[in-house]
Amino acid sequence: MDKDISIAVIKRLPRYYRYLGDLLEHGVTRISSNDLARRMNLTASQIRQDLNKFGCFGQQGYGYNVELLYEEIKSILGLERTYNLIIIGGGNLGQTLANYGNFQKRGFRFTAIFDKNPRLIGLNIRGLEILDVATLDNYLKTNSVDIAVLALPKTNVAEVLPSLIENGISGIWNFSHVDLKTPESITVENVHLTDSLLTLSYRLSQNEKGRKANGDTDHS
Amino acid sequence: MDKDISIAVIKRLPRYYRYLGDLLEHGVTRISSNDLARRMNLTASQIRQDLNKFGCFGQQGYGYNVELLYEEIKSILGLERTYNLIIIGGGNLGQTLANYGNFQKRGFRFTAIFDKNPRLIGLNIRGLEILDVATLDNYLKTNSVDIAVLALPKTNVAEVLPSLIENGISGIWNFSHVDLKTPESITVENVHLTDSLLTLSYRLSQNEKGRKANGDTDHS
DNA sequence: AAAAGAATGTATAATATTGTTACGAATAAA
DNA sequence: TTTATTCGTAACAATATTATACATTCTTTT
Repeated sequence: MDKDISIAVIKRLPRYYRYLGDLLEHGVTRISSNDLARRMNLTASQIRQDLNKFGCFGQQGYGYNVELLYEEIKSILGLERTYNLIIIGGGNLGQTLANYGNFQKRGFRFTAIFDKNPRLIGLNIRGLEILDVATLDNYLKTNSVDIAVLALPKTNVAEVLPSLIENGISGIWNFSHVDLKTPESITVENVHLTDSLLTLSYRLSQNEKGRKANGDTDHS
Repeated sequence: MDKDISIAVIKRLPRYYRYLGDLLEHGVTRISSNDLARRMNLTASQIRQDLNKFGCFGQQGYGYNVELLYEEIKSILGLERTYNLIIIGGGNLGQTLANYGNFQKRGFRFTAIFDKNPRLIGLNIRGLEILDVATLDNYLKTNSVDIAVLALPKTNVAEVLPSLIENGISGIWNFSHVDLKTPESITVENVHLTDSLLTLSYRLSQNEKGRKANGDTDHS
């Protein structure tokens, strides 16, 4: 049984994966936790602890074999299989995601796009025709879909969510600005762009305040 | 001097803001921490503690005035001013962001888009002409820009980052799949879509494993 | 083949964060 | 005026995260 891994560790995994991929591309074959820590701006011990949660991938006196570690993390991340994704919402965002090659490269295959806007239905995006969302339920019943990407206005989410739940979708990549109520069996990953932007503006205004305070008063 | 607020609290702020906005739209004028907690799936005491970090916005025996609290959080998030943003990278993602009305509505004004691709330069996106990135430096020197949105391939980031730093940009909303090296004075907010998707696939494959384990062996 | 050096794995300690409980004080409502 | 409500806040408990330290194991060198 896997000990439960904390979210913080999980969130670092893609970053490890990215750095190892870069190293691999540059022909680096081995790396120590120390060296990697310096590059990633982490501590060596944290890296060792993180990786050790999943297994003993290194070797004392040697370090980590870059390719091996890369493959291990790939496996941990569940990237040794492919996933079928559908995009719900054929607007700008949905089209952008469908067009983005990097996802496909890693095994995430977009198999359909849905919208309810007659002006979008029929449009061809990277070889994918935008389908009428009215056919979504039927599509789910007759095709194997792993992940649904919600790229539609929040007001329309309620129209499609029941169908996704009933048809046993595994994961939802949610770009809509709502909190989804889903059964536990469904894994939801939220990307709330607005929240991200507000976080940025919060931090900006904090900096602003800090600078002002420093300018106004002289704490010496 | 502000006590330093933990990231977890900050990340919850936009969510409070969203819920309060919804309440406001529905004509709710007052709300208790208890009620809000039920809606947001938090505990009442956590809400009270979170909000109390920024001030005493509630009233004993009454609860919180929705509009007042909404305005307070708006102010905390730094949304009482407007921000000028430029988008660097006029591809799909850049165009999508420029087209997304919700940002503008909250005071984030896109003032320019840059790209180096001659086929994109000159294109008109929502009234914004895509400009040659060669003119970026000059643009920064002659216009007031608060936030740069990086929506370009990671291999091209190095070409524009120095100019942004030199010209004293305040914030970067980074959609490029790299870790930026910037001076402390610049606030960086990362949106790594690939990382988000990999996190999802990790969790999916964990579920998968769990289900298999439950099916294969009978721990009774 | 042995000794020295390097670097992991992991236990333990320290810190930070998050959540809970509790209750006085202020307010609203009856 | 009395009772019920609900916040603000302190104190505590539980988690989670990060840092420290070192024995162990492997590599490298001589």
